[in-house]
Amino acid sequence: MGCLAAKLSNYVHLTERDLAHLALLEREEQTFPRHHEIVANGEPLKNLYIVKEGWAYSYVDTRDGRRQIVKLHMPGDLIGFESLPSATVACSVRSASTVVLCPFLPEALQIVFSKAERLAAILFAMSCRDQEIMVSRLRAIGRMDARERLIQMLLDMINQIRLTDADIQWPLTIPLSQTEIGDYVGLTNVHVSKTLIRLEREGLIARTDGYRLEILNEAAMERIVDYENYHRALDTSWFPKY
Amino acid sequence: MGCLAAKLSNYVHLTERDLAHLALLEREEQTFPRHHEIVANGEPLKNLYIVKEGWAYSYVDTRDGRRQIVKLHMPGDLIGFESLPSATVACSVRSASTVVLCPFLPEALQIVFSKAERLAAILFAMSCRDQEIMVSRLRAIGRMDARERLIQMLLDMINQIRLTDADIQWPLTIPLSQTEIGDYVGLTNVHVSKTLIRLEREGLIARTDGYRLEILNEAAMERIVDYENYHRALDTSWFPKY
DNA sequence: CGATGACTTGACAGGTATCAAATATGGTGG
DNA sequence: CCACCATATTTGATACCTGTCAAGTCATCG
Repeated sequence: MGCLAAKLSNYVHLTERDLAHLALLEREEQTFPRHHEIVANGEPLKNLYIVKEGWAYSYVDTRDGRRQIVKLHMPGDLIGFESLPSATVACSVRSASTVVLCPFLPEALQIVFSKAERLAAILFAMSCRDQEIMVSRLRAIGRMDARERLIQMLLDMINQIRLTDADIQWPLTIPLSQTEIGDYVGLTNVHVSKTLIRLEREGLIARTDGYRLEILNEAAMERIVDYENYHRALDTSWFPKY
Repeated sequence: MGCLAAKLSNYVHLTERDLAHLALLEREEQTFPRHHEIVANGEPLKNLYIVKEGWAYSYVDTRDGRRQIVKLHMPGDLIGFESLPSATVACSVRSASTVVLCPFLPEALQIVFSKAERLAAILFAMSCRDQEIMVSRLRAIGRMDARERLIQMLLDMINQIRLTDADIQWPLTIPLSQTEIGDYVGLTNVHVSKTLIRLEREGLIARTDGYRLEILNEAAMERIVDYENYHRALDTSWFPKY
């Protein structure tokens, strides 16, 4: 079973026919080294991707060199939907660690939508969930201070990890520099450093040798930002039946 | 033809059968007065809506009373997709002016996805475009200062209007208070006031009697924020054919 | 072991929030 | 149609948060 099929079968049962259709669409998986520019903003959209292993992220730049990271991509995540409406890459994609991606063609969607309605419904639902997550990010960046933004980010990150890795081994190694964390939450690397130290002093998190991190008081952190976890199963009640 | 059918037929040709399916799903249109709470965050998702007339917006609150407006809704816009994955309302909806909304049931999607693939593809594409727009909002709120954020918002607003009203009559009446504008771009009403005055002094905009506004130098404003207009036609090349 | 990049620390500047008061606007009832 | 009230906007003083800059520390890697 290919990557895409494996991902979608988490949500609904796939028939033989579904699988056959999907098999036609997937292309050879690709491995990229750490900090590699996988897709660049503005070029024509050639591939969509599913993450098989490792972390990547989508980001956009401003003309004067500032950068905003939009989404983190972890195993099972789909990359590039926001580029479909204009057929042009809307977000650049970069690997945070070594990543393995499975590319598939946008034309794949034509077959999915005409031949495999349940799969189409899943894709739609996933796109809607991405919106839901972006709403909570907008709330964080627009209306929270540095400490709250970082707490929100950490909670989101571990819940995104839990989607494929139900019980996390602490401490966790996070393949993001503080500059990248800052680009994600809209802060400078300097302020990220100071704020993480503050969270550590508050006893909310602990850090060991560089990148390894542990969430010490998840419940308290959830209370501080009034956290809602959107990284969970999809409601499938409105999906078409076979 | 109902609201939903009219909206979707802007993108692809609808067959008789498509129209018949859609007709079953739509419910009686509803009118709401200005500043009316149409849907409240957290309740079970009962209806999705299409805007027929007027403006509304979706927003979320933080526990301590701060508010973030997520999207503006204008005629033709769909409301509530981000609530589908959890079957719970993710964003509250409030009218900015008197609005007329056409509600339809989430279960409508079941029929759309199983019987009308092209319509499903449009909905998916629209959801992806919403993501694209949210990306640019994230960029604005995360990485731009007050002046740039307001410029970006004004440009987005007029391009969203142009979707249904190709040549705008200046000056334009905008049914949003400065507090609401601030909630949209992540600033206080006070700072919005000061920044709008600054834009006026710079000759980028003009304001007359209260809410009426005119964009004086759109090209310059686009250059300042490196603007990209995502409020335009959808790429339909990957849509299923009949 | 030196070089490189990431993180930390501190001083300072600048932008935005907060608070309060004054002014303008729009709606309502008499 | 006017007077009044509630609401929105403007203005100014001040405080706070975050950015900027620069230097220093630390870890990693060749």
